[in-house]
Amino acid sequence: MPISSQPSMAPQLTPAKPLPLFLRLAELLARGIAAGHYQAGERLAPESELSLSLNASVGTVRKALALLESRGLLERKQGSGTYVRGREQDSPPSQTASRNIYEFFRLELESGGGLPSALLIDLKKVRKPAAVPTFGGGASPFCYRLRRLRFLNETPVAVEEIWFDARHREHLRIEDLDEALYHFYETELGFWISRAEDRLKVGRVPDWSPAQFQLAPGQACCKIERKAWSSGGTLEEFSNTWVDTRLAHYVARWS
Amino acid sequence: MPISSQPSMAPQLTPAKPLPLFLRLAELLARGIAAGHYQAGERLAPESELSLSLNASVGTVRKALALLESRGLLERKQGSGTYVRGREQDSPPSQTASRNIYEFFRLELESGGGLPSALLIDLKKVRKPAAVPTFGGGASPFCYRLRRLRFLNETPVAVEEIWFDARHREHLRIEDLDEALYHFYETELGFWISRAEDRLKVGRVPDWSPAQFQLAPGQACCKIERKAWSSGGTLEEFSNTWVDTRLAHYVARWS
DNA sequence: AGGAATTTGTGCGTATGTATC
DNA sequence: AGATACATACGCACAAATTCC
Repeated sequence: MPISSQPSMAPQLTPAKPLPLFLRLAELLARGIAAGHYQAGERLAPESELSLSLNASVGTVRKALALLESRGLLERKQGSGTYVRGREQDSPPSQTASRNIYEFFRLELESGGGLPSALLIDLKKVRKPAAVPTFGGGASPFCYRLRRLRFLNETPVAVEEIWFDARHREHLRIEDLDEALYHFYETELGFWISRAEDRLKVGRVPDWSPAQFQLAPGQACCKIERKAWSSGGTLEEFSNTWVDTRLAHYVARWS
Repeated sequence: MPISSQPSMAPQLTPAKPLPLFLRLAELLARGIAAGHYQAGERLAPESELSLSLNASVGTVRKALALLESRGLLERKQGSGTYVRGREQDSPPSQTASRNIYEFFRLELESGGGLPSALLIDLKKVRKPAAVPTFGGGASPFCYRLRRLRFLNETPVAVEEIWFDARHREHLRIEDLDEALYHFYETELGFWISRAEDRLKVGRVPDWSPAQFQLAPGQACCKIERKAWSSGGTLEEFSNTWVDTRLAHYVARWS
């Protein structure tokens, strides 16, 4: 650390040693694939175009593409192109033995774990909001909007708002619903959630939040936006969850 | 099948289409190793000599050698040479082949994806804070504290503070660090992160946050607390990340 | 059917960076 | 410090497979 003769000032930002170009390119493409910028089976731009758009030589682009092919992310066919490989391991129906009911419920108490449960605030059949992306294959113009208060071991930790397609049921009453919603989808509506994507933001507690929820409406809190797909690959559910992070946290474990 | 004008005669012997040169070279070397022409640990001739003796370009020789290295037959060390590997196969995850460098970096731009990079704000060797759980097996009472500004495609999206055990290095300078920290752990410190756990809360931007970070100190934002373990199961790293959720989000995908 | 255009595969040569000895 | 050897990167030429007209 150089000793500056100048008066102490804002910390100097030093660039770290960058990764090799071909690795950065591979990383960029891999993250684009994970983010869904490319559909499964879609063809990438040819090497020559990628070379121009990514500002690297064809050879370097080739090295990045070859790396991703060796990882199984891409498939390269001579004379044809480079294609994005789908996730071809879509598991068969979830036996209750094989998978946890609340496997996709990512909230935990500070102490870890906790048993999820829910109280129903509101159930309403509504026209699909335009803001939400294409839903359930677009079969029905309607969807159900569900509002719930969620608990972990009797303590209210979140409120949530869920939309799911109405094509599976013409009518739906509160009594029909199961506390474990994904289990309800599977046993009553005939599809099951096999994939979900959560985006976490800072949001504000909605005004319909009940008094039981310790965080007052308008308060800043952690907001989870979720999209959930059935095994067929169609988007089945969209939801927002507002979490009281004094009591529980979103937990993600990676390996 | 061309019709010959000559009288029918013995079937014409046509040379089969040869394999690509780099494959034939790999085969040649692999068979040489199997036949015991080379001892385990022995150094091969340098690329330039192989290029001459095998009558192929350096690039082609390189491709063959890289193939054999990926198969575990050879080990290539920059500045040293290419060595024949024995039967014992204690290979680290072979950074480039196995997984994404930034596999555990869960931030994405609103549009999805983006290439991660980092600027270094500060690096300091400190006593382990009591608040942090047992660290690196408790071998050293010290750890390094690293502060960085993180980017996705040139836009600053987060600041982070990272602690990792000092037992791997007595001294550490800024220049030693790699931009991809987990990659640095693997290549320089001799362990690799195989598991991580993130807890998401609402926090406030720390006061040491540089001006480049668009969110002012004290502002409410999404805070990520991470613990990361090495393959041996020891906690190696603890970090906090404060995200400007107007620009990027924590994204988790489940299946 | 055939031929042109496109796209990846193979191979060559070179220059420069970086680690090792 | 200098030489050696592998790593990265660029650019080009041609071959082979595919696609399209």
